[in-house]
Amino acid sequence: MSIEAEPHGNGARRPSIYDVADRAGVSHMTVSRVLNGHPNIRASTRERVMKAISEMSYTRSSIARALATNRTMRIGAIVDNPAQFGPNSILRAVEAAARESGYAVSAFSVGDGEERKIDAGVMELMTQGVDGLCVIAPRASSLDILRQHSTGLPTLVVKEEPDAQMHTASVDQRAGATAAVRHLIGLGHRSILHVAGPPDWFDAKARTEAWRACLEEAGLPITEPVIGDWSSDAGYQFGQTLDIGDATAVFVANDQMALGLMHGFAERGIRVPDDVSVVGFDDLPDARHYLPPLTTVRQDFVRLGRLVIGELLAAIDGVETGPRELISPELKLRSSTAAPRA
Amino acid sequence: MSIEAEPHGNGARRPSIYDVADRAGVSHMTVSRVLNGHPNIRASTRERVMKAISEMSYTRSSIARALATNRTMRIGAIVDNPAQFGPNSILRAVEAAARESGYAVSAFSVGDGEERKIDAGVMELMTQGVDGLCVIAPRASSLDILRQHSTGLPTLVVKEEPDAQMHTASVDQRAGATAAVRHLIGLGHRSILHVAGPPDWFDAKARTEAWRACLEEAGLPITEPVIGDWSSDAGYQFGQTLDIGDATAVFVANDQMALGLMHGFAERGIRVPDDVSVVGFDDLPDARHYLPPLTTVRQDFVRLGRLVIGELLAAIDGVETGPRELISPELKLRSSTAAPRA
DNA sequence: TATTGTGTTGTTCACGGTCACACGTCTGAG
DNA sequence: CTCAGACGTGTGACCGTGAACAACACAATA
Repeated sequence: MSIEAEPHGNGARRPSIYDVADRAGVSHMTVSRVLNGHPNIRASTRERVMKAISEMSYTRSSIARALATNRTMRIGAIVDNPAQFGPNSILRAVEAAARESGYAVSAFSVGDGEERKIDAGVMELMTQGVDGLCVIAPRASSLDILRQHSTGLPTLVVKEEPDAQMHTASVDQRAGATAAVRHLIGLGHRSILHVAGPPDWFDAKARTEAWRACLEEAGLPITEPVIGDWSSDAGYQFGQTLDIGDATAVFVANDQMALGLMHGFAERGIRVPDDVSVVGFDDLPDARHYLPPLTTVRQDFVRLGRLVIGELLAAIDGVETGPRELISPELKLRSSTAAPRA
Repeated sequence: MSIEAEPHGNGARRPSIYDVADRAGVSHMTVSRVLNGHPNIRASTRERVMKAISEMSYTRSSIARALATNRTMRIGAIVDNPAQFGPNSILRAVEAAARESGYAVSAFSVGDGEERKIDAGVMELMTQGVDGLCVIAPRASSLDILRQHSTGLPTLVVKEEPDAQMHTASVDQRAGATAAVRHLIGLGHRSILHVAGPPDWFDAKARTEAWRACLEEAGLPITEPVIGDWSSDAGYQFGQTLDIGDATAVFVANDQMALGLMHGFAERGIRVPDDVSVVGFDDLPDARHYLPPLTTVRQDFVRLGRLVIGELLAAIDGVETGPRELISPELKLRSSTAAPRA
């Protein structure tokens, strides 16, 4: 079953530029020029061609176009863990921004612990002939694998620190984590634990480092963070077992782990925020309805997507861009944080 | 910046099949035959060609291939609301299943209230020359727009009911909703409310109808369901305002709304499951850590993805498939449901 | 009037594969 | 010994587009 074509019958293939040319009584080149908005076309000719195009509901083949121009107008995205909110949101934003610029996106998903598949991803995207490569939410190990490849393609990685070999763009993770921890300090907390993401992930590392820096700056004690895998399951386990000591607050590397943590706390009778304040990171759409609603850090993925595409297309076209820009996240205050009890 | 190529220098373009042929001292056709696993090639020749291929790290251009064969090995996916867990999960599964079969996926995202963009999506995917079309998580209105188009492409829609014009595949929504409601009835609940999804969505409609049918079958009273937009915000609002009456249970059309509902209930002092039992739908990875952990219906998206691709590729190749198969969901029992108080 | 542009259109070829067909070599059967 | 058929390989056309160049008409200029 398929939605049947009316304009150009059934078994008939899509009309080509030559079919349009015949119908309009011109050469295929004239049609091509009309399609590409070439200036020197007589108005009457252009009109005839346009008429033929719409009558035959012709669309030009981006395949043939890509072959002729050596440009596919497609960028490849390698996405780590696209089931997660962050990576998925970035991918969507990148896709939207790319479309605005006339580019399509081919996504290649890599699951947890499948770093090796990055090889396959790069190969496939190259075979597809993408014009550029965008790597979303990577870990150091993924990037190492990527570096071993020689693609010759303009490549952008979504990470905070500049890189010698590739372009980068990112939300300012450190600023976000700093805002979160300073908020806790400002409330009067003096012992602030940290549930970290896998240190192999750039974002996790940045958040952890910022947490540490804030505590140092404030002269507060630093306890070794526990390390989770971003999942609410991991957070739950910590919530059940974590030795709180005299701590009155926890900065968690993402919302999902914060949710699990609060679940574990609840089972132990630890109340949030009465006994312990909790801050997350990501601002999942659901975070405001957790019990209690979660204080967290929101990232503007739409802007990030635009930034990524802007940089990448500039690289593809060999254009210089302005100074590097990091996108500022925003702290969302909700009721999972409060001043510690006296 | 880009990852630099070592094998074939810098400004040099990718090697073509002719370059490989020269290096191996054969004609381009022989190389093509080796690539395609043609049987009648002398072993020694094949080896020479393979050597040349790996030395030049040649990959064949799927662009040129598509032009010559009139097959892109790419299927287009139009995804409604890909930020949501369900649609996103299906897309990922479809992508993975497609890759297993040698196909790539081009996704076109349509946001909430952007049904009109489906036009643009179909056009773009057709221009890209996809071999088939897959529509994920659609609403009736989206489908109407789609029907007006005449693509001539094999098309599959992820929805439960068979369709005259298009192929379909789906999880058995009715079975899932039925399992959920029967579970509540089995616990002894006699008045079961329903928070529905937008009735324009096929899945929402099916869940609502199954809920109604179960109640009718059991001879229980049916209250008009309230209708949300899938978001936890909507659920929250219902939780704050919903007139419970003598109801002791709520069947919610998805987990996010269930989360919001429980949040609203909590603010009103309505306890789950003591005062009211709540069942969701989707089994988000986080649902087991909601407070209380949510009883919900899990869908096997990986299997769905395989089914979708299996059907779609069969349609592309003009092959008949076996009888229609719906994927059975699974009820996950957690602590948001309990017997009503006596 | 001859010349030089300038605007408009057409012709040819390249892009990197696949397909249909032709051709030579070798083997085995009549 | 000859000829058919299988095997292995090469030649040329074609897919739909764009780039480079040619060609032609007509206006402006020397």
